[in-house]
Amino acid sequence: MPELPEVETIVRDLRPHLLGRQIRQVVHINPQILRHPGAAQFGEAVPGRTVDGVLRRGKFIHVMLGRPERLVVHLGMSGTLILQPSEDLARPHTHLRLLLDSGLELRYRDPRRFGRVTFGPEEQLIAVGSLPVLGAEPLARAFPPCSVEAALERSGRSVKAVLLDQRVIAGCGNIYADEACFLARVRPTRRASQLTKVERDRLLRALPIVMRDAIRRRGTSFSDYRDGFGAKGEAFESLFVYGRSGYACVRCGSTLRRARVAGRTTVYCMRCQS
DNA sequence: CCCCTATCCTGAGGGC
DNA sequence: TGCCCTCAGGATAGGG
Repeated sequence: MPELPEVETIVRDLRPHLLGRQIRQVVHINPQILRHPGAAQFGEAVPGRTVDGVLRRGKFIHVMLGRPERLVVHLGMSGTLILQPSEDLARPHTHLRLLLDSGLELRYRDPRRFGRVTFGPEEQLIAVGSLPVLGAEPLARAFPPCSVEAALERSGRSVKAVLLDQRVIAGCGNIYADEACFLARVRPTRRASQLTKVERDRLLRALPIVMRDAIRRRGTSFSDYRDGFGAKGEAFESLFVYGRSGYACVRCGSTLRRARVAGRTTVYCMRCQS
């Protein structure tokens, strides 16, 4: 599933091809994936707009379309946002097709339809609940801010649950939560408030490390994820624990265990992660 | 506040 | 070969 590193890879791929480009036509839009309030205006407001920014916030992709409106995409589980020549046949489950003046089409495809697209000024989207208020950015220079440390100190939830909470940390999903816990040698089932300061620091230092490493490898593709051009990422082979239940721990060799934590499949090493 | 579960949804993979 | 079943999970809503 696309998490921060995958979404960041897509944004970096798309940005140079979208900046300064004009959207000529909304070729196709599936209303089911378009969240209000942007749904009604979308088809009329978007053609003729020029892209003047492409950015990531958590797992959301913001395509700025002249102030104040923007197109915001969340890829959910199986979403892809890909640039293709307009003459290429669109694959099934393509829910949005935007024709650019470069002759390329920006295509949003999502077989499982867990993803969403919305359109409007950011404040308005937040006000109506189409965009959630997100927590700290793991790639920011100032990470981790006091707010994240405080959230961990305060919370009686599991470490895993706090890492997955987008209101605390934006962009962390199941893969990188497990990877960060492994690197920090913290068991994901631990109560967040019971971590020592040393463990907490190690965990919060580990998160940007595993994420930057995954970005370097252009993201983790184990099923649906593709970059901005439709290619797979290479990070899956380098993961410590995710998807490796039953295999040997890369650090100590003991068999990695699988458990259900905070409603998610969680893989960790019994020996390394105390 | 916190947890769990159901919901949305399709494709992959195992069993037979 | 092919069918059926299960499972995967990000976000959210609702119940305990």
